[in-house]
Amino acid sequence: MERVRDAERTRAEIIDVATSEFADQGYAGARVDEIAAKTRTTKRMIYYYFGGKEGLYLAVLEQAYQHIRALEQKLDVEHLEPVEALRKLAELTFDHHEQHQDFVRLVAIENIHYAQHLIKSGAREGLASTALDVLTRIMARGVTAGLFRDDVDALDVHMIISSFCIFRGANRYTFRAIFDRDLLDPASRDHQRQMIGDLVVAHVTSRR
Amino acid sequence: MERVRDAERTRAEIIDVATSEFADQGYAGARVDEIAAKTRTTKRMIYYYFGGKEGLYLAVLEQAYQHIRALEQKLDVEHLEPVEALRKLAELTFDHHEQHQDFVRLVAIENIHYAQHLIKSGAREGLASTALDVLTRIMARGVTAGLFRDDVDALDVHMIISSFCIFRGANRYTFRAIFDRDLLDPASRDHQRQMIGDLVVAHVTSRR
DNA sequence: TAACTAACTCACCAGTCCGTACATTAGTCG
DNA sequence: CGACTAATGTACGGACTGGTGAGTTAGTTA
Repeated sequence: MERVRDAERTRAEIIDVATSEFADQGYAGARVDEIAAKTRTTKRMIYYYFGGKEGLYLAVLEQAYQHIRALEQKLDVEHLEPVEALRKLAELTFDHHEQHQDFVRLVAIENIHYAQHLIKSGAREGLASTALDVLTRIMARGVTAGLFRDDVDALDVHMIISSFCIFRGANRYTFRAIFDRDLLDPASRDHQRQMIGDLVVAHVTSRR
Repeated sequence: MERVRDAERTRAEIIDVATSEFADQGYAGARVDEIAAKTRTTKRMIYYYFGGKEGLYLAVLEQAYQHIRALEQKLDVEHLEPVEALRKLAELTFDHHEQHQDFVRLVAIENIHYAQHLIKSGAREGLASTALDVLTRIMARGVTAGLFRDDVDALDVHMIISSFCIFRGANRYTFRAIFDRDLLDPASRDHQRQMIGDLVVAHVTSRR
Protein backbone atom coordinates (compact mmCIF):
# COMPACT_ATOMS: atom_id res chain seq x y z
CA MET A 1 0.00 0.00 0.00
CA GLU A 2 1.45 3.28 -1.17
CA ARG A 3 1.25 5.54 1.81
CA VAL A 4 1.19 9.15 0.73
CA ARG A 5 2.09 10.24 4.22
CA ASP A 6 4.84 8.32 5.92
CA ALA A 7 6.65 10.00 8.79
CA GLU A 8 9.44 7.43 8.94
CA ARG A 9 10.20 7.59 5.27
CA THR A 10 10.14 11.39 5.24
CA ARG A 11 12.41 11.59 8.26
CA ALA A 12 14.83 9.08 6.80
CA GLU A 13 14.93 10.84 3.45
CA ILE A 14 15.67 14.18 5.08
CA ILE A 15 18.55 12.65 7.07
CA ASP A 16 19.99 10.95 4.00
CA VAL A 17 19.95 14.09 1.91
CA ALA A 18 21.27 16.14 4.82
CA THR A 19 24.14 13.66 5.29
CA SER A 20 25.36 14.28 1.75
CA GLU A 21 24.87 18.02 2.00
CA PHE A 22 26.62 18.48 5.34
CA ALA A 23 29.43 16.12 4.33
CA ASP A 24 29.80 17.99 1.09
CA GLN A 25 29.54 21.61 2.20
CA GLY A 26 30.32 21.57 5.90
CA TYR A 27 27.96 22.73 8.61
CA ALA A 28 28.00 26.45 7.87
CA GLY A 29 28.22 25.89 4.14
CA ALA A 30 25.18 23.61 3.92
CA ARG A 31 21.85 25.33 3.21
CA VAL A 32 18.60 24.30 4.79
CA ASP A 33 16.73 25.42 1.68
CA GLU A 34 19.01 23.34 -0.52
CA ILE A 35 18.58 20.24 1.63
CA ALA A 36 14.82 20.69 1.52
CA ALA A 37 14.85 21.15 -2.25
CA LYS A 38 16.63 17.81 -2.69
CA THR A 39 14.00 15.90 -0.73
CA ARG A 40 10.46 15.15 -1.80
CA THR A 41 9.22 17.30 1.06
CA THR A 42 9.57 20.93 2.15
CA LYS A 43 11.78 22.95 4.43
CA ARG A 44 9.00 23.25 6.93
CA MET A 45 9.27 19.51 7.58
CA ILE A 46 12.89 19.86 8.63
CA TYR A 47 11.80 22.24 11.35
CA TYR A 48 8.85 20.00 12.15
CA TYR A 49 11.02 16.93 12.70
CA PHE A 50 14.40 18.29 13.77
CA GLY A 51 13.72 21.69 15.24
CA GLY A 52 16.30 23.43 13.11
CA LYS A 53 19.57 23.20 11.22
CA GLU A 54 21.55 22.16 14.26
CA GLY A 55 19.06 19.51 15.27
CA LEU A 56 19.23 18.07 11.79
CA TYR A 57 23.02 18.03 11.82
CA LEU A 58 22.93 16.24 15.17
CA ALA A 59 20.63 13.58 13.76
CA VAL A 60 22.99 13.12 10.81
CA LEU A 61 25.99 12.77 13.09
CA GLU A 62 24.28 10.28 15.34
CA GLN A 63 23.23 8.08 12.47
CA ALA A 64 26.75 8.09 11.01
CA TYR A 65 28.36 7.04 14.30
CA GLN A 66 25.66 4.51 15.02
CA HIS A 67 26.50 2.84 11.73
CA ILE A 68 30.17 2.33 12.43
CA ARG A 69 29.48 1.13 15.95
CA ALA A 70 27.18 -1.55 14.56
CA LEU A 71 29.92 -2.72 12.20
CA GLU A 72 32.56 -2.89 14.90
CA GLN A 73 30.32 -4.87 17.17
CA LYS A 74 29.91 -7.74 14.80
CA LEU A 75 33.60 -8.18 14.02
CA ASP A 76 34.75 -11.58 15.25
CA VAL A 77 38.47 -12.26 15.34
CA GLU A 78 38.69 -14.44 18.44
CA HIS A 79 39.43 -17.52 16.39
CA LEU A 80 42.42 -15.93 14.61
CA GLU A 81 45.91 -15.84 16.01
CA PRO A 82 46.97 -12.41 17.36
CA VAL A 83 49.02 -11.23 14.39
CA GLU A 84 46.31 -12.10 11.90
CA ALA A 85 43.58 -10.74 14.14
CA LEU A 86 45.36 -7.40 14.44
CA ARG A 87 45.81 -7.22 10.71
CA LYS A 88 42.15 -8.05 10.20
CA LEU A 89 41.05 -5.25 12.52
CA ALA A 90 43.22 -2.72 10.72
CA GLU A 91 41.79 -3.84 7.41
CA LEU A 92 38.23 -3.54 8.70
CA THR A 93 38.86 0.11 9.58
CA PHE A 94 40.64 0.63 6.29
CA ASP A 95 37.73 -0.77 4.30
CA HIS A 96 35.06 1.00 6.29
CA HIS A 97 36.64 4.41 5.99
CA GLU A 98 37.33 3.92 2.31
CA GLN A 99 33.71 3.03 1.66
CA HIS A 100 32.21 5.72 3.86
CA GLN A 101 33.70 9.00 2.77
CA ASP A 102 30.66 10.83 4.11
CA PHE A 103 31.58 9.59 7.56
CA VAL A 104 35.22 10.60 7.20
CA ARG A 105 34.22 14.07 6.07
CA LEU A 106 31.65 14.48 8.83
CA VAL A 107 34.34 13.64 11.38
CA ALA A 108 36.61 16.29 9.86
CA ILE A 109 33.79 18.82 9.93
CA GLU A 110 32.90 17.96 13.48
CA ASN A 111 36.52 18.55 14.48
CA ILE A 112 36.48 21.97 12.83
CA HIS A 113 33.64 22.70 15.23
CA TYR A 114 35.62 21.37 18.19
CA ALA A 115 33.33 18.32 18.45
CA GLN A 116 30.79 20.47 20.23
CA HIS A 117 27.85 18.66 18.66
CA LEU A 118 29.24 15.21 19.32
CA ILE A 119 29.74 16.13 22.96
CA LYS A 120 26.18 17.38 23.26
CA SER A 121 24.52 14.56 21.42
CA GLY A 122 25.39 11.51 23.44
CA ALA A 123 26.13 9.75 20.16
CA ARG A 124 29.61 9.08 21.44
CA GLU A 125 28.47 7.00 24.39
CA GLY A 126 29.63 3.44 24.10
CA LEU A 127 31.82 4.21 21.12
CA ALA A 128 35.06 4.08 23.06
CA SER A 129 34.54 0.63 24.51
CA THR A 130 33.16 -0.83 21.29
CA ALA A 131 36.16 0.32 19.31
CA LEU A 132 38.77 -0.58 21.87
CA ASP A 133 37.44 -3.83 23.29
CA VAL A 134 38.38 -6.00 20.36
CA LEU A 135 41.79 -4.41 20.03
CA THR A 136 42.55 -4.72 23.73
CA ARG A 137 41.68 -8.40 23.72
CA ILE A 138 43.81 -9.12 20.66
CA MET A 139 46.77 -7.39 22.19
CA ALA A 140 46.39 -9.21 25.50
CA ARG A 141 46.44 -12.50 23.63
CA GLY A 142 49.51 -11.40 21.69
CA VAL A 143 51.37 -10.49 24.85
CA THR A 144 50.44 -13.74 26.58
CA ALA A 145 51.66 -15.71 23.58
CA GLY A 146 54.97 -13.84 23.79
CA LEU A 147 54.44 -12.40 20.32
CA PHE A 148 53.76 -8.78 21.20
CA ARG A 149 55.59 -6.24 23.30
CA ASP A 150 53.92 -5.80 26.66
CA ASP A 151 54.36 -2.02 26.82
CA VAL A 152 52.23 -0.94 23.89
CA ASP A 153 49.05 0.98 24.60
CA ALA A 154 45.98 -0.23 22.72
CA LEU A 155 44.77 3.33 22.27
CA ASP A 156 48.08 4.24 20.62
CA VAL A 157 47.61 1.38 18.17
CA HIS A 158 44.07 2.51 17.51
CA MET A 159 45.36 6.00 16.81
CA ILE A 160 47.91 4.70 14.31
CA ILE A 161 45.25 2.79 12.41
CA SER A 162 42.77 5.66 12.54
CA SER A 163 45.19 8.33 11.47
CA PHE A 164 46.29 6.35 8.45
CA CYS A 165 42.78 5.37 7.34
CA ILE A 166 41.23 8.77 8.02
CA PHE A 167 44.06 10.59 6.27
CA ARG A 168 43.51 8.79 2.98
CA GLY A 169 40.03 10.25 2.72
CA ALA A 170 40.24 13.43 4.75
CA ASN A 171 43.43 14.75 3.14
CA ARG A 172 42.92 13.30 -0.27
CA TYR A 173 42.47 16.61 -2.03
CA THR A 174 45.37 18.67 -0.73
CA PHE A 175 47.57 15.60 -1.09
CA ARG A 176 46.59 15.26 -4.70
CA ALA A 177 47.01 18.97 -5.33
CA ILE A 178 50.56 18.86 -3.98
CA PHE A 179 51.85 15.41 -4.93
CA ASP A 180 49.59 14.60 -7.84
CA ARG A 181 48.68 11.25 -6.33
CA ASP A 182 45.13 10.21 -5.51
CA LEU A 183 45.22 8.41 -2.17
CA LEU A 184 41.96 6.66 -3.01
CA ASP A 185 43.14 5.44 -6.39
CA PRO A 186 41.98 1.80 -6.62
CA ALA A 187 45.35 0.90 -8.13
CA SER A 188 47.19 1.63 -4.88
CA ARG A 189 44.46 0.36 -2.62
CA ASP A 190 45.81 -3.14 -1.94
CA HIS A 191 49.30 -1.80 -1.43
CA GLN A 192 48.11 0.67 1.18
CA ARG A 193 45.89 -1.88 2.85
CA GLN A 194 48.90 -4.16 3.22
CA MET A 195 50.99 -1.26 4.48
CA ILE A 196 48.79 -0.32 7.44
CA GLY A 197 48.73 -3.99 8.47
CA ASP A 198 52.52 -4.24 8.22
CA LEU A 199 52.89 -1.02 10.14
CA VAL A 200 50.91 -2.01 13.22
CA VAL A 201 52.23 -5.54 13.28
CA ALA A 202 55.78 -4.23 13.08
CA HIS A 203 55.02 -1.79 15.85
CA VAL A 204 53.64 -4.27 18.37
CA THR A 205 56.22 -6.97 17.59
CA SER A 206 59.31 -4.77 17.42
CA ARG A 207 62.21 -5.42 19.80
CA ARG A 208 63.58 -2.49 21.73
CA MET B 1 58.48 57.22 12.63
CA GLU B 2 54.90 56.26 13.40
CA ARG B 3 53.28 56.01 10.04
CA VAL B 4 49.55 56.38 10.37
CA ARG B 5 49.13 54.87 6.96
CA ASP B 6 51.14 51.76 6.28
CA ALA B 7 49.92 49.49 3.53
CA GLU B 8 52.24 46.61 4.43
CA ARG B 9 51.30 46.63 8.08
CA THR B 10 47.60 46.86 7.33
CA ARG B 11 47.82 44.02 4.83
CA ALA B 12 49.79 41.83 7.22
CA GLU B 13 47.43 42.53 10.09
CA ILE B 14 44.41 41.60 8.01
CA ILE B 15 46.03 38.31 6.96
CA ASP B 16 46.98 37.45 10.53
CA VAL B 17 43.51 38.07 11.88
CA ALA B 18 41.94 36.28 8.93
CA THR B 19 44.19 33.27 9.52
CA SER B 20 42.80 32.82 13.02
CA GLU B 21 39.24 33.42 11.94
CA PHE B 22 39.29 31.05 8.98
CA ALA B 23 41.16 28.40 10.95
CA ASP B 24 38.68 28.80 13.77
CA GLN B 25 35.38 28.97 11.91
CA GLY B 26 36.05 27.47 8.50
CA TYR B 27 35.62 29.28 5.23
CA ALA B 28 31.83 29.54 5.19
CA GLY B 29 31.67 30.06 8.93
CA ALA B 30 34.12 32.97 9.02
CA ARG B 31 32.60 36.44 8.73
CA VAL B 32 34.19 39.28 6.81
CA ASP B 33 32.68 41.82 9.21
CA GLU B 34 34.08 39.92 12.17
CA ILE B 35 37.57 39.76 10.66
CA ALA B 36 37.45 43.49 9.95
CA ALA B 37 36.28 44.25 13.48
CA LYS B 38 39.30 42.43 14.92
CA THR B 39 41.78 44.50 12.93
CA ARG B 40 42.64 48.15 13.47
CA THR B 41 41.19 48.93 10.07
CA THR B 42 37.82 48.51 8.37
CA LYS B 43 36.12 46.02 6.11
CA ARG B 44 36.66 48.30 3.16
CA MET B 45 40.36 47.57 3.35
CA ILE B 46 39.79 43.85 2.91
CA TYR B 47 38.10 44.56 -0.38
CA TYR B 48 40.73 47.13 -1.27
CA TYR B 49 43.62 44.71 -0.77
CA PHE B 50 42.15 41.28 -1.39
CA GLY B 51 39.16 41.84 -3.59
CA GLY B 52 36.82 39.83 -1.42
CA LYS B 53 36.38 36.99 1.03
CA GLU B 54 37.79 34.37 -1.29
CA GLY B 55 40.82 36.47 -2.20
CA LEU B 56 41.55 36.94 1.47
CA TYR B 57 41.24 33.23 2.15
CA LEU B 58 43.64 32.54 -0.72
CA ALA B 59 46.19 34.93 0.73
CA VAL B 60 45.86 33.23 4.11
CA LEU B 61 46.38 29.81 2.57
CA GLU B 62 49.39 30.91 0.59
CA GLN B 63 51.09 32.43 3.59
CA ALA B 64 50.51 29.30 5.65
CA TYR B 65 52.01 27.01 3.02
CA GLN B 66 54.86 29.39 2.33
CA HIS B 67 55.79 29.18 5.98
CA ILE B 68 56.13 25.42 6.14
CA ARG B 69 58.03 25.35 2.86
CA ALA B 70 60.58 27.76 4.29
CA LEU B 71 61.05 25.52 7.33
CA GLU B 72 61.52 22.38 5.26
CA GLN B 73 64.07 24.05 3.05
CA LYS B 74 66.45 24.82 5.84
CA LEU B 75 66.44 21.37 7.37
CA ASP B 76 69.90 19.86 7.10
CA VAL B 77 70.29 16.19 7.87
CA GLU B 78 72.98 15.23 5.38
CA HIS B 79 75.54 14.81 8.13
CA LEU B 80 73.42 12.32 10.10
CA GLU B 81 73.31 8.63 9.40
CA PRO B 82 70.13 7.45 7.61
CA VAL B 83 68.23 6.10 10.62
CA GLU B 84 68.83 9.23 12.67
CA ALA B 85 68.14 11.50 9.69
CA LEU B 86 64.79 9.82 9.07
CA ARG B 87 63.87 10.14 12.71
CA LYS B 88 64.87 13.80 12.66
CA LEU B 89 62.67 14.51 9.66
CA ALA B 90 59.68 12.86 11.28
CA GLU B 91 60.25 14.89 14.40
CA LEU B 92 60.47 18.12 12.44
CA THR B 93 57.04 17.47 10.96
CA PHE B 94 55.77 16.41 14.36
CA ASP B 95 56.99 19.60 16.00
CA HIS B 96 55.85 21.88 13.22
CA HIS B 97 52.31 20.53 13.11
CA GLU B 98 52.05 20.59 16.88
CA GLN B 99 53.08 24.23 17.00
CA HIS B 100 50.99 25.35 14.05
CA GLN B 101 47.47 24.25 14.71
CA ASP B 102 46.18 27.02 12.47
CA PHE B 103 47.97 25.37 9.58
CA VAL B 104 46.62 21.92 10.42
CA ARG B 105 43.09 23.28 10.61
CA LEU B 106 43.43 25.24 7.38
CA VAL B 107 44.51 22.07 5.62
CA ALA B 108 41.45 20.27 6.98
CA ILE B 109 39.22 23.11 5.86
CA GLU B 110 40.81 23.22 2.45
CA ASN B 111 40.12 19.50 2.07
CA ILE B 112 36.48 20.04 2.97
CA HIS B 113 36.43 22.33 -0.04
CA TYR B 114 38.15 19.74 -2.24
CA ALA B 115 41.36 21.81 -2.31
CA GLN B 116 39.81 24.02 -4.94
CA HIS B 117 41.52 27.14 -3.63
CA LEU B 118 44.92 25.49 -3.30
CA ILE B 119 44.65 24.30 -6.89
CA LYS B 120 43.80 27.78 -8.11
CA SER B 121 46.35 29.65 -6.06
CA GLY B 122 49.65 28.26 -7.23
CA ALA B 123 50.69 28.14 -3.57
CA ARG B 124 51.30 24.44 -4.01
CA GLU B 125 53.98 24.86 -6.64
CA GLY B 126 57.31 23.65 -5.40
CA LEU B 127 55.80 22.16 -2.28
CA ALA B 128 56.04 18.60 -3.51
CA SER B 129 59.73 18.67 -4.29
CA THR B 130 60.65 20.61 -1.17
CA ALA B 131 58.90 18.13 1.07
CA LEU B 132 60.07 15.01 -0.71
CA ASP B 133 63.61 15.89 -1.67
CA VAL B 134 65.11 15.49 1.77
CA LEU B 135 63.21 12.29 2.42
CA THR B 136 64.18 10.78 -0.92
CA ARG B 137 67.85 11.47 -0.33
CA ILE B 138 67.78 10.00 3.16
CA MET B 139 66.15 6.85 1.89
CA ALA B 140 68.60 6.48 -0.97
CA ARG B 141 71.46 6.67 1.51
CA GLY B 142 69.76 4.13 3.74
CA VAL B 143 69.32 1.69 0.87
CA THR B 144 72.92 2.12 -0.31
CA ALA B 145 74.18 1.46 3.21
CA GLY B 146 72.14 -1.74 3.26
CA LEU B 147 70.09 -0.46 6.20
CA PHE B 148 66.76 0.17 4.50
CA ARG B 149 64.53 -1.95 2.32
CA ASP B 150 64.88 -0.99 -1.33
CA ASP B 151 61.19 -1.30 -2.18
CA VAL B 152 59.74 1.43 0.01
CA ASP B 153 58.23 4.47 -1.68
CA ALA B 154 59.31 7.81 -0.21
CA LEU B 155 55.84 9.23 -0.72
CA ASP B 156 54.37 6.37 1.30
CA VAL B 157 56.74 7.20 4.14
CA HIS B 158 55.79 10.84 3.87
CA MET B 159 52.14 9.87 4.09
CA ILE B 160 52.72 7.82 7.23
CA ILE B 161 54.44 10.74 8.93
CA SER B 162 51.86 13.26 7.75
CA SER B 163 48.84 11.22 8.69
CA PHE B 164 50.12 10.68 12.21
CA CYS B 165 51.14 14.28 12.80
CA ILE B 166 48.08 15.81 11.16
CA PHE B 167 45.73 13.47 13.02
CA ARG B 168 46.91 14.61 16.44
CA GLY B 169 45.70 18.12 15.73
CA ALA B 170 42.97 17.63 13.18
CA ASN B 171 41.11 14.90 15.04
CA ARG B 172 41.90 16.04 18.54
CA TYR B 173 38.37 16.98 19.45
CA THR B 174 36.37 13.96 18.33
CA PHE B 175 39.13 11.75 19.72
CA ARG B 176 38.83 13.43 23.09
CA ALA B 177 35.06 13.30 23.01
CA ILE B 178 35.13 9.55 22.42
CA PHE B 179 38.23 8.34 24.28
CA ASP B 180 38.65 11.10 26.80
CA ARG B 181 42.29 11.57 25.86
CA ASP B 182 43.74 14.82 24.60
CA LEU B 183 46.15 13.97 21.78
CA LEU B 184 47.97 17.26 22.33
CA ASP B 185 48.42 16.75 26.05
CA PRO B 186 52.03 17.78 26.79
CA ALA B 187 52.35 14.75 29.07
CA SER B 188 52.10 12.32 26.16
CA ARG B 189 54.01 14.49 23.71
CA ASP B 190 57.45 12.88 24.03
CA HIS B 191 55.96 9.41 23.95
CA GLN B 192 54.14 10.14 20.70
CA ARG B 193 57.14 11.86 19.19
CA GLN B 194 59.18 8.76 19.88
CA MET B 195 56.43 6.59 18.48
CA ILE B 196 56.25 8.16 15.02
CA GLY B 197 60.03 7.87 14.76
CA ASP B 198 59.93 4.20 15.77
CA LEU B 199 57.12 3.59 13.34
CA VAL B 200 58.84 4.86 10.21
CA VAL B 201 62.20 3.39 11.14
CA ALA B 202 60.59 0.02 11.74
CA HIS B 203 58.80 0.30 8.44
CA VAL B 204 61.83 1.05 6.27
CA THR B 205 64.10 -1.43 8.07
CA SER B 206 61.66 -4.33 8.37
CA ARG B 207 62.53 -7.67 6.79
CA ARG B 208 59.95 -9.27 4.59
C1' DT C 1 -19.13 8.98 9.66
C1' DA C 2 -17.66 12.54 12.49
C1' DA C 3 -14.15 14.09 15.31
C1' DC C 4 -9.40 14.24 15.98
C1' DT C 5 -4.47 14.41 15.29
C1' DA C 6 -0.23 13.73 12.79
C1' DA C 7 1.74 15.07 8.59
C1' DC C 8 2.23 18.45 5.39
C1' DT C 9 2.03 23.08 2.32
C1' DC C 10 2.55 27.90 1.45
C1' DA C 11 3.71 32.45 2.03
C1' DC C 12 6.43 35.36 4.46
C1' DC C 13 9.61 37.71 7.84
C1' DA C 14 13.52 39.48 10.32
C1' DG C 15 18.13 39.44 10.62
C1' DT C 16 22.56 38.48 8.50
C1' DC C 17 26.27 39.06 5.38
C1' DC C 18 29.06 40.07 1.34
C1' DG C 19 29.98 43.69 -1.26
C1' DT C 20 30.13 48.74 -2.94
C1' DA C 21 29.36 53.87 -3.90
C1' DC C 22 31.12 57.84 -2.30
C1' DA C 23 33.56 60.92 0.56
C1' DT C 24 37.90 62.01 2.89
C1' DT C 25 42.59 62.25 4.46
C1' DA C 26 47.67 61.23 4.61
C1' DG C 27 51.78 61.27 2.24
C1' DT C 28 54.56 62.43 -1.98
C1' DC C 29 56.63 64.98 -5.51
C1' DG C 30 57.39 68.77 -8.84
C1' DC D 1 52.85 75.06 -1.50
C1' DG D 2 49.58 72.74 -4.47
C1' DA D 3 48.34 68.96 -7.17
C1' DC D 4 48.10 64.17 -7.25
C1' DT D 5 47.60 59.40 -5.69
C1' DA D 6 47.40 55.77 -2.36
C1' DA D 7 45.07 54.60 1.64
C1' DT D 8 41.14 54.77 4.56
C1' DG D 9 36.41 55.60 6.63
C1' DT D 10 31.17 55.82 6.39
C1' DA D 11 26.94 54.40 5.22
C1' DC D 12 24.11 51.56 2.83
C1' DG D 13 22.05 48.05 -0.55
C1' DG D 14 20.31 43.80 -1.93
C1' DA D 15 20.44 39.00 -1.94
C1' DC D 16 20.41 35.25 1.03
C1' DT D 17 19.13 32.33 4.91
C1' DG D 18 17.34 30.32 9.00
C1' DG D 19 13.15 30.24 10.93
C1' DT D 20 7.86 30.65 11.58
C1' DG D 21 2.56 31.56 11.51
C1' DA D 22 -1.39 29.93 9.89
C1' DG D 23 -3.99 27.04 7.40
C1' DT D 24 -4.89 22.28 4.92
C1' DT D 25 -5.25 17.31 4.13
C1' DA D 26 -4.57 12.33 4.99
C1' DG D 27 -5.26 8.73 7.96
C1' DT D 28 -7.15 6.84 12.35
C1' DT D 29 -10.26 5.82 15.81
C1' DA D 30 -14.44 5.95 18.65
